[in-house]
Amino acid sequence: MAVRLKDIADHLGLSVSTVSAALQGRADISKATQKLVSSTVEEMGYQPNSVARSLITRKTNVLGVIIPDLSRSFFAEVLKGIDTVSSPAGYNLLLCNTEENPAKEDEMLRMLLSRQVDGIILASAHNASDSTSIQTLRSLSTPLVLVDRFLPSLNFVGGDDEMIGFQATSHLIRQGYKRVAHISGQLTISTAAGRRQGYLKALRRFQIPLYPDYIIESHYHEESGGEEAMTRLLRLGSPPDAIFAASDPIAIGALQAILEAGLLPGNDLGLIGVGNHRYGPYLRVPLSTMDQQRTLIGQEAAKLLLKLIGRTARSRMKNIAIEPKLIIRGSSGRRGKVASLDRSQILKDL
Amino acid sequence: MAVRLKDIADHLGLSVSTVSAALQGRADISKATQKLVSSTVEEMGYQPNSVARSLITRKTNVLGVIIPDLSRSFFAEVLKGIDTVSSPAGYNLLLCNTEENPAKEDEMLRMLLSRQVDGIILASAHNASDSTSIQTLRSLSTPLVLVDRFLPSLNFVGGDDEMIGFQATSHLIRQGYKRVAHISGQLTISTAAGRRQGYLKALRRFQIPLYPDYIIESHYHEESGGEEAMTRLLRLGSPPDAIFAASDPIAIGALQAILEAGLLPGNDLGLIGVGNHRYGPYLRVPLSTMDQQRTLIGQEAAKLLLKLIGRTARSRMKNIAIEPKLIIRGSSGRRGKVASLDRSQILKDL
DNA sequence: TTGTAGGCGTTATCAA
DNA sequence: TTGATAACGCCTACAA
Repeated sequence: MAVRLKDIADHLGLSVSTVSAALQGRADISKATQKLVSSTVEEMGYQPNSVARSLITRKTNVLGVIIPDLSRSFFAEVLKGIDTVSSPAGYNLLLCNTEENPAKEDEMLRMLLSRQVDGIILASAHNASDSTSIQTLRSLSTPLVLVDRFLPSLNFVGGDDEMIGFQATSHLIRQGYKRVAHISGQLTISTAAGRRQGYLKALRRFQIPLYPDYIIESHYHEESGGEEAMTRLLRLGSPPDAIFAASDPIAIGALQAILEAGLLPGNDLGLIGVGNHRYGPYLRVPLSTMDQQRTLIGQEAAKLLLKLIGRTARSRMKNIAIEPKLIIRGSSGRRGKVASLDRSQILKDL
Repeated sequence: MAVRLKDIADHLGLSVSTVSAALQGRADISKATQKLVSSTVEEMGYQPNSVARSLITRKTNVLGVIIPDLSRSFFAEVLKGIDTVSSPAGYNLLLCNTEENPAKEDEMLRMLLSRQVDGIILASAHNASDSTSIQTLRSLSTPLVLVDRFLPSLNFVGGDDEMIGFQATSHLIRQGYKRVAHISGQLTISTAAGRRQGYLKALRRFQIPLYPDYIIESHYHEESGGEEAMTRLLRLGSPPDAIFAASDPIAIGALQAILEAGLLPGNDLGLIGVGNHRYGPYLRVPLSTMDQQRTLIGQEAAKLLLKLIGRTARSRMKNIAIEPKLIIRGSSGRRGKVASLDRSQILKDL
C-alpha cells in the first residue's frame, strides 16, 4: 500500500534507522545520504505514518474539542479562535458535538482519552451539581481547559458574565430606563447565572427596585422563547420599559414581540442582547449588544491549553475572564429622545 | 501511566491475548473469564489505546473534513450535518480550516493522509484549472467526497447551483420584475459560476434582455461587497428593478444600499439571496432566499463517504445535487402591489 | 557514519 | 479455552 520507511531503506540499500535519522536531519548522518534520502522520499511519495509515530512518541498533536452545538455561531467562532492558535502550533482538532447531552459528553471524553489526544477543550453540558463528572474531569492526566461554561476547580477561559450583565443593565439604566426586565438563559448554565447576577448587581447599584415578575428564564438559542417571554412581560400590569436579554437570539425574539405590540425599541423601550451577532446591525431595529469577544475566548483557551501541554508539571489552576465590550445601536436609544420622530424614519435611519 | 491490557493480564494472571480476546467478546473465551476480565477492566479503569489499535487494524475511525472557513454559517451547518451521520456510525471528525488558501489545503490533505484517516470530505479552495492538485485528489487511495464546490471527475455532493440561480431569477421575473440584475460570488468558485448560469438561463427562458452591466462579481461572505455592488447598480442610467444576490450576506449588503437610497425592497425593487440564513426573517425587510438545505448536504456527503469506505472496490463516481427550496419573504414582493401602502406599515407587517 | 535490537499497545494466528 | 509469537510502522539506544 503506502510507502513505508522500510521501502525507502530497501530501495537505497540502507537501514530503516538510517533513513529515519536522515529524515529527522540528525547531524550524525552524512550530507550525501541526507540528500539521497530526501530525494527518494520525494520520488516515492513517502508520507510518515503518524499513527505509528504517535504510538512511540506518545504524542498525537491532536486536541479534542467538545462543544454542545456546532451550528451556533458562538461555538463556531470560538472553534475558529481555537484553530487559529492551535493550527500554527502544529495541532489538529478532533471535534465532538454533544447536543447539550451530558451522557454523550462523557462518552466523547472517553473517546478522546482513548485516542490519546494531547489536550482537551470543553464547553460542558454538565452543571456544577454533577459532582462525580466534575471529579472525573479534575482527575484527568490529560490537560483540560473549560471554555465558556464554568465549573469549579478547573482551568477556565470564558466571558466575564457578571460584568456582561452588569454593563448591559447599567447601560439601559443610564439611558433613562427605569423598569428593567431580564430574560435569562437556562440558569443551570453558569453563563446564564452569571449574567443574571450582573443584572441584579446593577439594579442594586442604581437603586432600581427588583420585581420578581421582571425575570424570566428562557433558552439561549431560541428566538421563540424570547418572543414568548417578551409577550408575557408586555402583558404585565406595569410592564418593563427595558429588557436585558441574555443572548442575541433571545433579544431577536423579544424584538419581534415588541414590534408586534406596536412598540418601537430604542424609543418606547430599551433592548440589549449578548453576543454581537454578525447580523445585529441589519435587524429590523439595529440591536445593541454585549460583545463577548468569542474568537478571543477560543484563542486564549487554546493558548492556555498549549501552555499546560508544554509543562510536564501540573501547574496552578487558571481562570481567565475575557472582558466584554458594550456595543450601542438603535435598540437601546435614549428614553424619550426620539419620541417625536416619525416612525417611518426608521427606514432611513441606518 | 494509563492502564494497559498487560496490566489487566498481570493482575488476573492471564495472558494479554486472552484479555484482548475476552474484551472483543470472542466466543472461544469462557463466560467465566469474560466476566472476570470485564469487571477488572471496570475496576482498573482501562481504556483501550486507539492509536495502537489503529496501527494494526489499519482503521482509525476518523474522517477528515477540510473547509475554507469555520465561522461561516454555511460550513458550520454542513459540518453539523456531517457529524449527525458520522458520529452514530462511530466516526470522529478531524477538522481543517484552509481560509480559502489552496496551499494550506494541500498541506492539510497531506496531514490527514499521514494521520491515516478513513475518509475525507473536502470543500476545496482549488478551482477547476488547478489540474495537478485535482489529479492528486483523483489518485488518492483514501475515499474522498467533495462538498459544495465541484471539481470534475470526483465524488461530489452539493447544492444544484444552476437550479438555484434559475429558480431565484424566475421567481423575480414572475413577480413582475423585468430588469433583473445579478451580484455573483467569485466566479472561480463553481457554485458562483453555476448560479450565474442559472440566472442567464432564466433570462433566456423568459426572454428578458441581458445587460452586461447588470452582472457584478463580488464575494460570497462580505456584506460590504454586496452593498458596494448594489450602489453601483443603482447609479446606472437605467438601474435594475430586481436583484438576484448569490448569497444572503451579499443580499444583506444590497438591502442596506437599497434602503439607503430610499427604496423599499419588495415594493420598489425585488431582492432575493441564497442560503436561508437563520436571521433572514428578522432583517429590516424579511429576505427572500433559496434554501440550499445545508445540513442535508453534509448528511448526504457523509453517507456517501461511509458507503465508499464500506466497499473495498473502487465504485463509480457519484454526483449528488441537492434540490433547493424557494423561500418567499417580503423582499421579493410583487412589483407594484404594495406601492400604495404607507411605508411605516413595514414596522407592523411582520 | 551506519546498522542492530528492542519496544510502543494492540490484534491475529496458530499451537498447546 | 488459553497462551506464545509475530506483526503494524516508527523511534531510540547502543553497538559496529
